[in-house]
Amino acid sequence: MLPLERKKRIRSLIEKERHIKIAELSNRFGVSEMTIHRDLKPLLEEGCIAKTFGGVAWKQDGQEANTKVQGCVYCGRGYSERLAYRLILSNNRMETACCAHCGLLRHSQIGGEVMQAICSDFLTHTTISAPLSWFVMDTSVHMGCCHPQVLTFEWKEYAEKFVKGFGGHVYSFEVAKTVLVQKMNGGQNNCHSQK
Amino acid sequence: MLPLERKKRIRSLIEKERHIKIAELSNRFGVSEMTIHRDLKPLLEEGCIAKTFGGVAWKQDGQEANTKVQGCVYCGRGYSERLAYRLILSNNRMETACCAHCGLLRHSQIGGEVMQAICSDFLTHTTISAPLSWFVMDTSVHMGCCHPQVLTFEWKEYAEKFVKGFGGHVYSFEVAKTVLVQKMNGGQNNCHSQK
DNA sequence: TATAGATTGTGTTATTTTGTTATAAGGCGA
DNA sequence: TCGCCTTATAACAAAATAACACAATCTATA
Repeated sequence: MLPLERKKRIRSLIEKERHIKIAELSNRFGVSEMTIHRDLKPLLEEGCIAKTFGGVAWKQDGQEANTKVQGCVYCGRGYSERLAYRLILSNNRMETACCAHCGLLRHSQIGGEVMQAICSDFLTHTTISAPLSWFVMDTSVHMGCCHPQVLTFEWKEYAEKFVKGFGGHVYSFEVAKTVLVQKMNGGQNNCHSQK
Repeated sequence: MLPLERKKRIRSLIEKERHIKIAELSNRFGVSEMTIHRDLKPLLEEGCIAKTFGGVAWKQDGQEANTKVQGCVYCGRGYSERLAYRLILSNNRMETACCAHCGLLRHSQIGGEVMQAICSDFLTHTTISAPLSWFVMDTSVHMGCCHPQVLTFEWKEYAEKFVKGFGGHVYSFEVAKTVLVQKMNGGQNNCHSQK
């Protein structure tokens, strides 16, 4: 078996069994324990498993998120839960973008791999499905994340009411993606807090 | 079984059974009592269990005390950081209200003792001084906290823009307190999610 | 074929875990 | 309160495991 294949299988085995001994992995794959330790090293650094004495344990996503606050998958910036845009991919991995701006761009980039996309209603913070959300751009409220700014709303009616007060335009998911890409190509290539 | 896995199981076992003998745990997991004692040590320090002579007992309140999110000082309900209204008193104690509704009422109640009052801008979540904030009531957006609902804004301009879209009225701090008390006395005495 | 790089196994040392023994302390009946 | 039994704690030794260094093996490429 190729090393890479072994590593993949080890990963899925841990994910499935939750806890497993190094010795058992060594037996199962017919390699020395030292090799198993070496195979586990990248997984450990990635943060999806934890070593215990004598074995490994799968780290739940919740824990992972707690211990490791990674940056936005698109711009690398830190993010808050409030504006975050999450992409659940076909390989069961999750990517987090700092805001809908980066989320929509990333979504456009890797569209085929995305199984689910979720974001948060700007007013109520309810979790919503991105493709069903409404997106507001060019508004006068600035959250200081990325530019051009994109705010997300659960209901079209509320997005429109928001625009009535604070200006801007309301877009559906597909249109928002197109418009955003156009805006980004229209000379404003920088992401963060640019006017 | 891996040590970590055993520790987890011991924890959930105690939580489930409420109290259990050390000897039984020793039997159940096939390790010496000394090992069980060692496994219990971190749980003990964490405060979620209590040792009795010969056994352990689950401490309900102990754990709650550690992780405890206290309720609103006025209505007792749990609160989110987003809507919370905090009162710093002259004796250096801090009180937290679940939202501006309860915060303003509490503020009116113990006015003299309050040194500082802080809340959060509804749009940006910036922390702001309550007496300098602008308060929106009777709007069509409902956050599901207390009724009559009060939203807080850093800038009057933004509060007005919000009202333009979502309806309602903008009040300064002093006026908001008065209006709220009037509304509460006008027959709508209940606090939570009442229409 | 020769060579560089990657992968793997082995032996050694350091660390962690566990059980045993000895000692201290708590519970309980007389 | 005293004495007896049970349980808790501490110290030590043994076993299991991790980490490291180095050598051997394998793979790809010129």
